Amino acid sequence: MINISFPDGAVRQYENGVTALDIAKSISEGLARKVLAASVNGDVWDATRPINQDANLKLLTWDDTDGKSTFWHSSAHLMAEAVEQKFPGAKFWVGPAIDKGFYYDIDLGGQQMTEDDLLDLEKKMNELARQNNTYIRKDISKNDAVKYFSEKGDEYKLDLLQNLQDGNITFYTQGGFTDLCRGPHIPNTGFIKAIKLTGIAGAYWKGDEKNKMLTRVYGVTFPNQKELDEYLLMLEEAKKRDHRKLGKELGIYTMNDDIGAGLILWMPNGTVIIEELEKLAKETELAAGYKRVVTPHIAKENLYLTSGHLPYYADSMFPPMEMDGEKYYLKAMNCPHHHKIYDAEPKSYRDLPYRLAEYGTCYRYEQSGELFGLMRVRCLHMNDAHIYCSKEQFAQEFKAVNDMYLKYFKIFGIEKYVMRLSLHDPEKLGQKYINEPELWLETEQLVRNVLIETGVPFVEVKGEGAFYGPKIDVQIWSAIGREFTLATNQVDFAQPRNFKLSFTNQNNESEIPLIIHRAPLGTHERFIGFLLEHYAGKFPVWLAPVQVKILPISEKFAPYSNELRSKLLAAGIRVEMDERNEKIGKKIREAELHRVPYMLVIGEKEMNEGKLSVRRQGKGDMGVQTTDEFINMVVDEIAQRKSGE
RNA sequence: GCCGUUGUAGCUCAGUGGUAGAGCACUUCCUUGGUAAGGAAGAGGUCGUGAGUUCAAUUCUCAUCAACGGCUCCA
Repeated sequence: MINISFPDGAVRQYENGVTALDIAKSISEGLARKVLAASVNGDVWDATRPINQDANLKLLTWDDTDGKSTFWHSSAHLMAEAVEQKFPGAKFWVGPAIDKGFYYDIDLGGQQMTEDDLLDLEKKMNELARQNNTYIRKDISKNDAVKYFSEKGDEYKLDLLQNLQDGNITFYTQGGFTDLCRGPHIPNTGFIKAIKLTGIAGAYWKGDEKNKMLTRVYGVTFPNQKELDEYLLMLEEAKKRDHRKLGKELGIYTMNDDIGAGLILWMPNGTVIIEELEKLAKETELAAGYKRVVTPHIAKENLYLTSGHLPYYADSMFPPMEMDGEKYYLKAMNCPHHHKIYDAEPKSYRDLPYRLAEYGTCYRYEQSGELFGLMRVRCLHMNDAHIYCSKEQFAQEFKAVNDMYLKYFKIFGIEKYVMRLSLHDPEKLGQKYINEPELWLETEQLVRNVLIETGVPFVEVKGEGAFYGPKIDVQIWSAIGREFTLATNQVDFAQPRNFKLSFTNQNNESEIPLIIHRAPLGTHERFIGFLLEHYAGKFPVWLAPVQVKILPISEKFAPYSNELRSKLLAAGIRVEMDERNEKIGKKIREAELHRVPYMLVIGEKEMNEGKLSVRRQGKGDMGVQTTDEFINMVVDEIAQRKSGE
């Protein structure tokens, strides 16, 4: 007999070799029908795998993350079985569970799979699932495994086997499909009730663009149809919040083939938002001791040789223009220009921290396949600033920048983000990162300390640093789930040396400053793209392109409405009037769809009483106010940058 | 850049080897209407661009550009 301990602390005795599924059955049949896998002493196991010693056991169901990923991983095997039937000779690389679903990377050996095949594959998967085939685990020696895949001619699994230890290798078989796999898997395919293959894409083998491109099929499955339907509905809803859709509907921005890919044309409504953001940034930076500068969009080659951009990031820059035998580049970053401003006059320790801010325009040659609405573009406007400070001042300055982030996030109600400490990858020193191993470690520790002091939760990720130093990135997710860096706060120990920047310290010695690059509001492009999705187009009043729309019931009230408009304009409110010969219901509908925060319905009653009827977007009729009451309310809401909720 | 899909009116989309349609938007007229679509008429497209096949191409082929879903990349 062995002792099984449950999460609630209970300990029960079972026969040696009992399975998690047996245990579930001993508790209740209902539970047994839900068990997908089990956590045994912290490892996730098949629910059907015998337990031969005392163990802490947690039964895993659909409600557990590990239960879900087991379910999805097993679904990937089911899909592979269907693919193998439809595309004989297909070879399989890896098929993991992902955040929402699973994929499998497949070499179809010259056969072509199109989106039309997905329905077919789904049908096959459903048939196979209904056969209730069990997932059978089998230990196998490395020799036998190699033999099996050699005969199959599957170089991908052979490649995987190379890195596996003999005695540690398992095969899983369900129905007619056998795969090299460490598991675990759900008991049988019958658990998979609802299947949707969501996409087909190319994916480089081992993620390396020099390798062959495999076919990746994405899918998601559920234990019942209802959850699949809900998931699909959620995707539909997310698409409605997509900034590309809202940006068009609300007249925020447009793009044009004659201008170029990734080059944004900001329309009047979008420009209003830009200007409000800049106003906020300028106020905030002025108060925090920043000085504003303006620099050109281009510079000569030598500048970027000095900065290190050309050696490390030439691929991401537009190719140079030749003028009078000189090469000029569009700037990909503002920093080198700012360094030259720093260096234009000698600096003493009394000048530090020296903070230069600019909403700088940068051009980056992003690969065509990477462009994405406002989130990834080739011309961007950065909320940029560079802080030149001494080593002693660094921690305080870096923390002040972090505090500025948090202040902004509060204004915008940004709560769903992850702070990421982005470090260098020692293996890529000299290629992707400047070759200063000790400086890297030293500054990374400085940044880590600041984060710990601030008390903001963060994750550390190797290989995400800038080429000149470590950084803190704020990661957010777009409506359709893609991850982006919204804001960034970086340390730079390379460029001060490259540019021979210096200041005279208290001892009359020349010292090299540290530089902090920071962009708490990221770029206009990405930030406004984010805000569109964050607010689902319903901007708070201070950001709304049109803050108030006057809706006269009929033409008879145009003169009074015009008077009103003048008063609101004089109060600095962005107001428009819908003078069309339409019914009030239609005017309201359109103002609602354009997410205008306040609608003023003006008719006989309002004109006679000298008042106005207020309607709040999304909330409906708010009743009658005097003009002064309304103006004061709106002006106050704007001044305080209220979130509107 | 790579794999795949798509490109028809301002928007959303239908359609065809014999030079195109719907709804909404737009314009005009009627209506002057009280909190999410009043009615009628009209205007609007060389079917992304270029080349090829054909008597004939928006439709078939190729190239190119762009967008979309991924991969790679992301200072």
